[in-house]
Amino acid sequence: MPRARKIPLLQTPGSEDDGVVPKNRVRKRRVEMIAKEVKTESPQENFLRHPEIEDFANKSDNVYSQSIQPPANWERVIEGIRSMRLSEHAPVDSIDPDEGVTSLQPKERRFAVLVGSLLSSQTKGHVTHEANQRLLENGLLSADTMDKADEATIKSLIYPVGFYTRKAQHLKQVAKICVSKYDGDIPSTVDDLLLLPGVGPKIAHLVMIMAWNKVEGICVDTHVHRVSNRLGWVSRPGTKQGTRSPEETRVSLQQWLPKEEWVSINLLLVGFGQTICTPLRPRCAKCTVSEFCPSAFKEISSTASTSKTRRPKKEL
DNA sequence: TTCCTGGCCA
DNA sequence: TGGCCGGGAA
Repeated sequence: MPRARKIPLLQTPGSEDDGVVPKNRVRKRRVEMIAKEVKTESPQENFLRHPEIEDFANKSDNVYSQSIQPPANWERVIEGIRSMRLSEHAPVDSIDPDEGVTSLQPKERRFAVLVGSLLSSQTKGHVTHEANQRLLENGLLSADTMDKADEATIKSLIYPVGFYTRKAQHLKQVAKICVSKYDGDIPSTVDDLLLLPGVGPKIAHLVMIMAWNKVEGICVDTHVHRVSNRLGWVSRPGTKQGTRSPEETRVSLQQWLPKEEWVSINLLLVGFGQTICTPLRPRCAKCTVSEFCPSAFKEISSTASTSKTRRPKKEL
């Protein structure tokens, strides 16, 4: 399906956005402003539907952290991956998390985004989506109704998403907190989101982008983590070793990757990781940027030699 | 067997 | 830091 619209991501006023926490007052006003905007059309909808297209309308606002020298050729690599992404469809591209949700009021829509993100961990996109639709059909996609709902009901509705038992508990707890502390809305900062049960760094940053249209950090999932390490883009502080956790990867990436790429890098690498730079047997022969990849052709376990899959060493 | 757009707990 | 939650797909 053709995708051509430009993405009007909300611009960041001034230069408050250099990684430092903005003043509360500024943030609050931004939130109110965004809340009004999403009623008609939410920018992150477009971001999700058009990952390959320029994310930030106002480039002059972009801040380059540059506390660390960027890896050589990173721009050519991103360009190459972008081309590969356009020519090959990835599962992540068919996910439309806003389907059926856009009709909701902003507050409910944000809560729905949070729920969807919570459900998504270790779960295929379409499974997450279907679970979310069932919650919607049963009127549970609001903090108020979710809070009142029976935990067993929630559990049965979200099955078979990964870890559905725990997620059902988390959803109830999250709903209660949203009702009691946020008037049915969701927290509007990463720090506050992290206080919610079941919400870790990956989900917190994803929700900030999708629900609040605010970029406080890169959303690093297992794909971004793996691909970044294979490319040699990230390392443990003061060493040349790869990072050991997505959170380390996030911090390392943010030290050199220009902010204008912080949003798009996720879908770019997720789709790339799903189709070409796969966890098991990456298709290096199909990859057009393998010449820039220190790990290229080093993880190809000889096809069907024995049943023992030799754990590929990280060559970093 | 391993992984799926992770996070919690000991 | 590692075990655990979890059904389903490749």
